[in-house]
Amino acid sequence: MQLLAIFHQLYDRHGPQHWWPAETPFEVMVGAMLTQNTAWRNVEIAIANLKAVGRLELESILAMPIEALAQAIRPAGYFNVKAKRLQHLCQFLQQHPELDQLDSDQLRRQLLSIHGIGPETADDILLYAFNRPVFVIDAYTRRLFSRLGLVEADIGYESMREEFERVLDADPRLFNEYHALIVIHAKEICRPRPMCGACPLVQMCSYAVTT
DNA sequence: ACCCAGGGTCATA
DNA sequence: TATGACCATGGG
Repeated sequence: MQLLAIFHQLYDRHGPQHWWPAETPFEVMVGAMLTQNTAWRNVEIAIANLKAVGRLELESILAMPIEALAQAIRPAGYFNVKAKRLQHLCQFLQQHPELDQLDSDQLRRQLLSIHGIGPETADDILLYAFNRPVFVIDAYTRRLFSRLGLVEADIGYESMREEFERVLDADPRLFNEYHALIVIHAKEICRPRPMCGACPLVQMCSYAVTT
């Protein structure tokens, strides 16, 4: 797999993405939960609401009544579920200071033990809040690389992550930029359905590759 | 009226 | 282990 060559193609096409779009590591974690199966545009509204209502901090989210929290994040969808998940996350963070002392594997296990945090959200947090060299796999990543014929369409999360981390240098800056580029590229070009005919990266957006 | 979006949990077989 | 139901808003 020529993963590094693909990275450079994406970088040349789209440029640096400066992820994660957040002011603090805590905001990264909140955004990672809110964006579960949800358009980022809607998450931005929810985060703006949180900042307007009570400041985006652990204590104020815990102090907020669950109903008020749910109303604030309403635009992000699944608001009842996500309100509970946010408070679970905050309780965990409050009870486990010094998380940054753990190595990446231990930290990953801790994050996965939190109700509402699955593999992708955990890896978002590891990479973008804790700056750990963890490659985030998501639907975009699977779609792009399966369409390129480099992985099976139904490849599991862990096996795909391990493959990427085995081939690439464990560089958090690389992983940060790579995942962001995959997301941007998939939104603009590697769509669920075919789009226009003229695309600078013919191979990377061809719909015919998979179907 | 569909389909999609920077997923995860839970019940069932 | 592997599906399916469920959660819910907003834009194309």
